[in-house]
Amino acid sequence: MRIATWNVNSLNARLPRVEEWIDYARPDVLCMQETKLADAAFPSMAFSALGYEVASHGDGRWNGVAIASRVGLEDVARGFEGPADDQGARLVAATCGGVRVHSVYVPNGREVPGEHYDAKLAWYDELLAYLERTSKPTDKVAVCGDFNVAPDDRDVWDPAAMVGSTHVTGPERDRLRALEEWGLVDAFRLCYAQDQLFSWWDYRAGNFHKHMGLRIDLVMVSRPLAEGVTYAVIDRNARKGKQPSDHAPVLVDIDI
DNA sequence: ATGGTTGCGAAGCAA
Repeated sequence: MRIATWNVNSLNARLPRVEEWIDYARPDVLCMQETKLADAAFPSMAFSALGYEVASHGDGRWNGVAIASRVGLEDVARGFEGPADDQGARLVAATCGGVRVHSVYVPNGREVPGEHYDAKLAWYDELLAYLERTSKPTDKVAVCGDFNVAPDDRDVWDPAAMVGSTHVTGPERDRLRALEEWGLVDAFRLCYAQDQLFSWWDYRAGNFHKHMGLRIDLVMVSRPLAEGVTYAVIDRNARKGKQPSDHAPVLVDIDI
């Protein structure tokens, strides 16, 4: 199974790039974030034309997540049905080809300290509680998306410049580790150990061309899937050219 | 140097 995740930063603005990317990457499952579309406005026909079923969870202007699958799409669940849903439409789950897939858009956190930062940590806690009650680590589980945390300093363009900033603080990284302790594995790190491999670059100040980025888009998989990971890549080409998202898609191949 | 750019939506906010 080829599973991918991409923060598209508005599916309406990005649809031509997403269609182009699907056409050459041919993922079996594509998790998207920041669709910025209400479910009623989701371009389902565009995905249908490419052979994909879609499940979306969006309330319009901000946030919004979706899963596109060409290997089946069953038992769709939207949100936590809990307090963290107040932070927007940021979670959708579905069973695709025998894998319980989650597309997540973790809150940014903004300032440290701050109420949005605290809410981000609470969102992580609710994600862990959700996984604990809906899946088992011995199941085939994938949690894919924009985690808005760089797992360690290899994932940061200049760790010294970012000390104390959101995306790199201890409490945020502890939340990622708690997901790992539950049983998830950062699939990209099964394939690459080196630093300076990023998935997001600020639009501003030519950061992409200056290699000033972060790796915050992750495919986290349970051990039964981790054992089958054969390949991973961050497709930097999708960050180039006309009207790119500020994130690149992350793709993982898994023998199931 | 608290800069710079994009998306949404029509001014300012979020990222």
